[in-house]
Amino acid sequence: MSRVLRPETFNSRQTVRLARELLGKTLAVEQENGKVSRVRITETEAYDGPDDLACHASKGRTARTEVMFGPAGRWYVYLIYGMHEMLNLVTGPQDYPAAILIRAVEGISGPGRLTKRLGVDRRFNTLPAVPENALWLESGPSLPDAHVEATPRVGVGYAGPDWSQRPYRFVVKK
DNA sequence: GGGAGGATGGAT
DNA sequence: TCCATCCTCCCA
Repeated sequence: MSRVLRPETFNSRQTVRLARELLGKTLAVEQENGKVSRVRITETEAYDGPDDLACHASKGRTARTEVMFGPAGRWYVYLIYGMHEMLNLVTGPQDYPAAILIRAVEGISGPGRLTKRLGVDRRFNTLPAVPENALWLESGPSLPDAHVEATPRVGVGYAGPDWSQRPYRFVVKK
């Protein structure tokens, strides 16, 4: 039986490390009918702080990014390209804006597809990741480095050569 | 109030 | 390579 990962698990300032460690953990969703779906996280990206030009919060504190400045372990869900909901977990201490984008889980490739398949949308935005909110995380095996690939993040070329090239994306090797 | 552009994905 | 589709944010 998996243990629930409490929100405070993610208040470390080392968001990049947390993104790496989230691989292999379980994302759990309770559907409307009470059934719980559990999927293994296979791809993540770190968005780390006010200096990270790919991080939404680097453009300042706004209504949308406010949640990233709050306590760790809350969901940041936003709409991109007018149609895809992106699921992120807020990390870091209070007032340090950072988050981890959950890009894929086992059997579902792509951040837009996974939210659609699991029924995750902006209703979850700002909610703490706990079972009472029907969307939470559970522990799983730690993956050895040999099973993990680090690459630059997807679709953030606008962030400039430094930030767009950093190996902040983590993928479980097949 | 207007307009540009986006942490995607599916079709062409 | 194109583009659907709409929210966010900046500018006026």
